[in-house]
Parts: sequence; structure tokens; C-alpha cells
Amino acid sequence: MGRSRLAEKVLAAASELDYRPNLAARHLRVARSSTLGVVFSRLDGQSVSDLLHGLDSEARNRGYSLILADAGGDPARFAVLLGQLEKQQVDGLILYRPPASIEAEVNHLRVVGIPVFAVYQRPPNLDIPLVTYRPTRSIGAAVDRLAELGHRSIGYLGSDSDIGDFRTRLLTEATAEHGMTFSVLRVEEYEVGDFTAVSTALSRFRDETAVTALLTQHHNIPSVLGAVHEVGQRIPEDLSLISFGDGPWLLANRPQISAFSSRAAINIGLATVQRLVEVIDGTTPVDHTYEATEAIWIERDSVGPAPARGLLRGFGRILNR
Amino acid sequence: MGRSRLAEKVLAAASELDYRPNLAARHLRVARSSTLGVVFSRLDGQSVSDLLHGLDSEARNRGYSLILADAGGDPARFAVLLGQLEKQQVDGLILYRPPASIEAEVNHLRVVGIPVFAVYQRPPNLDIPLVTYRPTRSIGAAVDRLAELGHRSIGYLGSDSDIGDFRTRLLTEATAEHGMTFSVLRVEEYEVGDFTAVSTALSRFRDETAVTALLTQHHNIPSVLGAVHEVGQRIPEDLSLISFGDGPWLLANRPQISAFSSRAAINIGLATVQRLVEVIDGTTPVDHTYEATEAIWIERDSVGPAPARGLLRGFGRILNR
DNA sequence: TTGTACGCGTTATCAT
DNA sequence: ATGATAACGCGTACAA
Repeated sequence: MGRSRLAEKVLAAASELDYRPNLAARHLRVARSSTLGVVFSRLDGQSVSDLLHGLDSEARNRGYSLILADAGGDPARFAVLLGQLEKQQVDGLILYRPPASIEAEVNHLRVVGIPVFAVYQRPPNLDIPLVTYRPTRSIGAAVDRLAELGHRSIGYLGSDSDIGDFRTRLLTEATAEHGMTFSVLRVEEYEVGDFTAVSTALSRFRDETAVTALLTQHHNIPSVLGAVHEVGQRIPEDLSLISFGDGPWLLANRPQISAFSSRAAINIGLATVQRLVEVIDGTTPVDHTYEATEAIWIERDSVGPAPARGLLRGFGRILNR
Repeated sequence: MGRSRLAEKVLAAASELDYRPNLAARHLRVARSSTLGVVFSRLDGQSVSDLLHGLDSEARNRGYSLILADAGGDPARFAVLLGQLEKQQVDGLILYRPPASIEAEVNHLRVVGIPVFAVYQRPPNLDIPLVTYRPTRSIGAAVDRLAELGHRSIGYLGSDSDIGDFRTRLLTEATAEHGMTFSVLRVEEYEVGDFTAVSTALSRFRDETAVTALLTQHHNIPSVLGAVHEVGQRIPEDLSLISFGDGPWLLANRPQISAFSSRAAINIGLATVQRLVEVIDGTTPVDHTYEATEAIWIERDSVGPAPARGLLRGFGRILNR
């Protein structure tokens, strides 16, 4: 890239006077803020770190920066934050686990012309593009393996925003192929570190069907472990456990916890910013769903042969105290 | 706050035309961006989530928003990010675990007049305000307890940025009172999930002094657990373990891991933004260190009686492979 | 009290 | 190719 003679002089003068372009003036002139808002329903540990890493690095590469907003688990606040970010004239929005209740705000954003993307999950009522990974094969592999180990009934534990997404759909299909029972267990949003909500939820399995293998999001794993320990059961002898999303804690635990790798998280961050920026620049039409990457199924010690009886002993105690 | 008759009409008209103030124009005019940059040396799990939550909520309360930047573990990139954020005209900067190598950039920022705060830790060569918690009493309590349990030699495991801060100082003082040996063990920055760096570091204890209790930052805990498991040792029988910073994973682990509570993290986020904004507004002179809150020492099962011999068996094996 | 005009720093356009 | 000028929308200062 040969610089012209003139350009040389300009650059020299610029560094001489240490000229710094004024971003605010530029933004005013071009009517774009080069800023992406990213809104979290809750900042929860590992998955968030990985995702943010991917988002941030790709955004900076493309000359955008990230404005963070955290609803702290409160759906109402999520809506408020969307309003604030609109005022801040972000060029685009990325929503992490958005609650279904923000439909009105999302529609408003569509009217104003601010592109909105969801990552990982999208409530059924929100008609916005979603970037996520494609765990078809890995979920297939995991279910195959569970079948091979004699599991006949598996469960998925999740809160509102988790349920009804592709995971449950894929699990439904995969288990059907093996003639297995698949149950979805809804757990209320709970305070991080509070095991009782999850204990309560798990106890319900007793009334429904004797689940011998449980899948859940990474951030729920500590609570599940706590709940299982609390009633003196063991993994994988009493229950096989699999995490959506990987992280160092899964390896540190004994037994090590099986996972669908969330190295995906970084790629999802990357892909999200990439798509979003393309939409902002108007170079690409909007798609409804983007699949960033295939997840990897990692078998570890938390998956073992199905126990004779399901997850039933003990949890009643918790409920009755 | 009674609104004047005129104000009423203005507001009515405003909402009628759905007038939206243009932030860029305002920023240009007032020469402030109402934006705080927060730079992470690495986004690592739980501690980051808690901190960001505190930072974000307080920043929004005060009309600021957070621009995120992540160095992903690369000190050189940290410096670059500081440059970028300066160009983005952030009104202030918050640095999480800043590397010592950014001294030049920090000095430059001082010249340009952008206030810079560190949270949690501050390398000795960086003369910037620090907001952190005050673990004096809790560290005292922990060391008292370890002494009571017969521990004579305790260690602190940390990477560059951790060492030389208040933790090591306080530990030095507290252990001295009991006539205990205190060793600081430096571990290179390592990839998350890679246990070998920590294994290697731990093995050095063998040549130095037989440590029976180990303290380290929360994000190092998985690696320590992995390393200890790898050589077939057990906690707390072979080694007592204490985490700086709490989180759900510590409770999920068996044995549960003792910690200095990082509910502090949220408060630290709060206090940081508070102080920083005061400095930006010029209402307060800058202090060198702010103590946001006292940490709480939580004893759990990972702390037990000192074993007869220290941490020596097994780690040699790791080194020689 | 109400109105008017200017300047913030940049980019885009128009005339040279 | 180069130089001059207008406009982005807001806050403020000064005039009426």
C-alpha cells in the first residue's frame, strides 16, 4: 500500500499535532454510532465469558464496540434496557436469553429500524434472527450412547427461556427414534447458588417418570450437583448428567461432567457480530436462523450405565422440610 | 417536583412528535461521552459476571454506560485496547487485573486526563487508584483457623498480576504472627482448562517447603482441583484449599470449597463506578486505594487438619512426563 | 420570560 | 486535485 507523497505529509502533521479524530462529531455526521448493544437476561458465569469474548473480538475487528447491559434476572428490566439502548443509538442489538415478555419493545425496534439478533435461544413469540449452534449430530450421538447404556427415560431441566427451543425439539426427535421417554422439567428462575429450586424441580420427576439421565444448561450444573449431593445420591451411579456448554469446572469435578462443547460460544459470538454487521450495512438480507457451528459431544465420567431404578429416592425429603 | 405549565406543553409536544434526543450531538456539544470503558485481561467465569453486574447497574443509575473490552489473556492486546478506548473518548476507565506492562499507556492516559481505576488488583508499578475489598479480618480469621488445625506452612498460588498485592502482604503478616511459613508460588498465565501449568507450579512446592494449605483466586480453583486429582491426592486430607471469591461451583464440589466471599464483587463494581464518576465530575480528589467492603471468611469442608507430611507425593510424576 | 444565533468537529458536496 | 462551505442536533450565551 504505497502512500502518496501528500498522504505522507498529512500523516506527519497529524502525529506532530497529535491529532485525535473526535468520535462524537463523526457519529453526529454519519448518523451511526459504531456501537452494538448486548443485553443479558442474567450474567451467569462461564458461558457469558466465552460469548462475550467472541462478540468483543469480532466487533472490534469490524470497528464496532460493545455496550453492555445486564437485566440481572429481571424480565421487566430487560425491556427497560432495550429502551435505554435505543436512546443510546446503538446500531444493532444482541440479546442473550431474551424473555418472551419483550415482544412489544422488539416490535418497536423493528419499526425504528434497529436490527435485533438473539443468541443461543429465542422465545417462540419473538420473530427475530437467531444465531446458535447446530447440535443435531452431537445430540444424536449423545442419545445413541445413552440408549446403548440402557437408559430408557431421559430428562431436560430448564427455565422458561430454555424450553421450547431447538434443544427440546432435537431431544424429542432423537429419543423417539430409540423409543425412549423424554421429559422436560421446568424450573423457575432461581437465585444463583440456591439449590432448593432445582431440588424441588428434580423431586417432581418422582411423580412423573423415573429419569436416569439428565441434560441441562451449563449454569444449572452446580445446582443439580448440589441437589443430587444433598439427597446422598451419586453421579453417574444414580443419575447420568450432561451439560450444554463446557468449562473448566466440569473437568475439575469428580466425576468429570459430560458436555456439549461450548467452544461454540466463541464462534457464536463471532458469527453473531458478523451477521449483524452485514445486516446493518445492508449487504445481506436477514435470515431467520443462522447456525454458527456444530457442537461437539464430549463423553466424560458423569455418563454411565442406567441404574435399575430411576431418580426417586431422597428427593421427597427435600420437599417436606 | 411540580412541572411548570410550559414544561407540560413541551413534554406533550415531545411525545407527540416522538422526539428522540440525539446522543451524538449532545456528546459533541458537551465533550463528554457518558461512557465508561471496562477492560478485562481475561474474561474468566464467575468473578467477571458478578463484577460486571455491579458495574453495569451502578453505571446505568448514574447515566453512564459500559463499553466492554477483553484482552483475552494477552497483555499486549490490553495495551492496544486502552488506546482504542481512549480514541472512543470514554470518560473513564476501569481495569480488571491489568498487566504490569501497560505502564506507558496508563501514564499517557493520565496526561490526557482520563481517570483510570483498577479493581481487585493493581500491579505495584501502576500508580492508579484501586477499588477492592478489605480482607484484613477475614484473612486473619482464616489463618487463625489454619493454625488451630495444625498447619505450619501455607502457600498462595497466583500469576504475575496477583502477586505483590494486598493478599500476599496480609498473608505474610498474618502467618508471621503464628510463626508459620508462607510461600508465594507464581504460575504463568495459562490457558483456561489446562491443568499442567498449575500442576507444574504446585510440584515446585516440593523443592521449597511442604505446604499443607493453599489459597488462590477463584478462577484458579478448577485447575488446582484438576492437578490435585491428577496425582491422586485428596482435599482436605492432603491439602486444605481456600478460594478468593465465592461462587456456586464451590458449593457443588465435594468437598465444598472454603472461600472469602465475593458477594463483594457486586459491591466492588458499585463502589468503583461511584468513585470513578465522582472523579470525572471533579467533586472528589483521587485517593490511592478505596476499600469497598470487608470480605467474609466462609469455612467449608475443603479445610481440614494438617496432614503429617506436606504436599509432596505425586507431583514429580507430572513434571517428568 | 422567550427567542435567536453560534459553535462543537466531522464529512460530503460543490465550485474552482 | 484542491479548497471552501454547509449541515448534522444540541447546548449555551446573549439579546430582546
